[in-house]
Amino acid sequence: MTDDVGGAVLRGGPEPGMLRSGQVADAAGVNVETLRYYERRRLLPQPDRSPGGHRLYPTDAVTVPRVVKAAQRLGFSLDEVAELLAVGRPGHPTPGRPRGRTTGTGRRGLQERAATKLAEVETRIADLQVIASTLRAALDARCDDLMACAANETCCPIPFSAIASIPVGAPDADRP
Amino acid sequence: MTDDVGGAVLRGGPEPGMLRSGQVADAAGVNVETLRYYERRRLLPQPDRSPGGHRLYPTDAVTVPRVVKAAQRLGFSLDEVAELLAVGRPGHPTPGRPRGRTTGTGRRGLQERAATKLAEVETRIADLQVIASTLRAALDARCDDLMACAANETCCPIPFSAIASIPVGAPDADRP
DNA sequence: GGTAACCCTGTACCCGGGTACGGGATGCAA
DNA sequence: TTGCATCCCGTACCCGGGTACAGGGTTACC
Repeated sequence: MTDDVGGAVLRGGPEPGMLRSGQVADAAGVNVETLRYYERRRLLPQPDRSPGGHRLYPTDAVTVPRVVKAAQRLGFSLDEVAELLAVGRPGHPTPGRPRGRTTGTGRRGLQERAATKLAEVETRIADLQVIASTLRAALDARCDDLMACAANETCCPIPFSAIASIPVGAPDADRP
Repeated sequence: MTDDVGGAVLRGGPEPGMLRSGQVADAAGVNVETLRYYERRRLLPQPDRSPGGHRLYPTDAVTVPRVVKAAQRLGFSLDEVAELLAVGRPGHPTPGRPRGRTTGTGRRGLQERAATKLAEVETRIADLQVIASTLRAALDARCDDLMACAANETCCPIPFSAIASIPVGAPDADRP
């Protein structure tokens, strides 16, 4: 089992053309801890190490955390991003996180995943549009008391049944 | 200090016209544990108790968890819902949760809060529309490998800078 | 060679919105 | 009166995406 994901140990002076974790973190706009966290989740490959055990990254390593952040902003979870990155990598079929449940969506290409995500995003937009118009209706009705309003169903502008299928959650949910 | 939020203890037979927690939960479509959770967070007033300590709710108590769920779907957090409910209640100025930080938005009416939320929802819709068109661009470009794509910035359809301001998070984030 | 700045590891904690569980007490009907 | 369903309370745990901290070791620069 040459599970050769680990980085080599380099020896010599102040490694030219190599970056230390803080530099990568700064360049990518993330925390050093976050880099380690990504490494634990196999988003980032294990970098080489200095003789003293410090991580040393090639200069293009900054691309990974940047891509991760971009993909997150496009709506992908870190698990999904890990799969997206694995798609493009030669050997490893799946990153094989230590103890994770499978998400069920294995082995699909970037195209297919993007299409799926696009559909999810469009669904969410539609939901939010229903929410927005409901809020506008509540504003128009000059409703002042939620409970009083909800009590007499005949006049309440909140369409309880119409919004029943909308997932619970803030519109700008889990901003870090 | 007549901090009279606590429910009375009733005595007698199988209380007519009163509901037990399981019945309220079923009628509202939530878990019994969730009702207790809402009570802890002062979303639900403390109900009366049977001589043995079981909660007994008036029949209209089901409205509260239903309204809470509806408000959540409209994008309000439980803290915000607590404030919304407090607005309509006579005595208590704020629900005064035990050890919570203040959200900063104190003492505003339903109208104003709805308007704020509407603006948030509209912002989120706009963000998701940018995301959707980015995903469409990635599909159009028939991009197959995230890393390869991101590496040569000149052709990559992902507008890193354009999406940089979008909050990180799944489109359908924190569905329970 | 001094020393400040960085980096290492592991573990615990944060957020919101609940769920799950253990061990006992009640309610209600047959 | 017995049996079973329901309920009580407190506490711990779940999820995702990190952050914070303690207690050391290493590097870079002067």
